Amino acid sequence: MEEFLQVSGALYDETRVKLLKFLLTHGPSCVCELQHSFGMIQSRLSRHLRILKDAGFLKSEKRGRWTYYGLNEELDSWRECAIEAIERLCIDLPQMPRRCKV
Amino acid sequence: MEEFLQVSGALYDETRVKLLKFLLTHGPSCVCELQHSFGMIQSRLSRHLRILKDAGFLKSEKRGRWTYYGLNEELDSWRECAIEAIERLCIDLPQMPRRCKV
DNA sequence: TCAATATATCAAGATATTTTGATATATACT
DNA sequence: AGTATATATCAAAATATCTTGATATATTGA
Repeated sequence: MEEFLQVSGALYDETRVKLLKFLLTHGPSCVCELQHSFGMIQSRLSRHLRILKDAGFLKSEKRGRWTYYGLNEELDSWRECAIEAIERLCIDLPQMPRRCKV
Repeated sequence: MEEFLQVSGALYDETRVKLLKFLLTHGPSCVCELQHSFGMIQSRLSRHLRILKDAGFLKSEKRGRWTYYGLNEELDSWRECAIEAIERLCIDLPQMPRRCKV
């Protein structure tokens, strides 16, 4: 039950659904790319990414000073269905990710 | 997007997940049966049933002074997956529904 | 018609979640 | 070492949701 609610809760936020859609569309991105694309302050973004990761939707990889977040490939059927439903949503995504300062 | 969030939100509550599981297991029930089974005050129950109905999971039918709530048969794949995930959950359900006063 | 039961809805208080701003840590470049 | 960038986390304010108790409406039977 706890896990089910964690998954539902992760999906019950427009920002997080948009983040999933973005990562689904553009592939793994580092936090600062997302920050620029979404025009969102860093702490807010970081928090939402953690919630999505904790709920099993994302995995993260640290490379140098960047952390890349991308869709977790191994999703169970409930999470997989959610992702498919998000794929079907027609929503405006922010522009393509911009580069961070070197 | 709005609809997606409505579905996610409906699923993001332990009481509502238990209600879905109960109705899934025992079939359609009237509000006062659920009220007795769950030992929940009526206004609270009524509210959760409305949220589940508005999100498309339940349908209701009024018969005399009773309103019966039951699983909506026509679910899209996203809602259907959610129901299947709830079917898989191992949770303690309240006892069988009791009769209401005639 | 009156009383009792079933249900829905509202307002207010209790809880939970989100956002923001501040701070902390790590990496990389000079 | 010193500075700047990238990221995470915390506390407090802002916002949303849930619970409760009160009230309203409808149905049934005396």
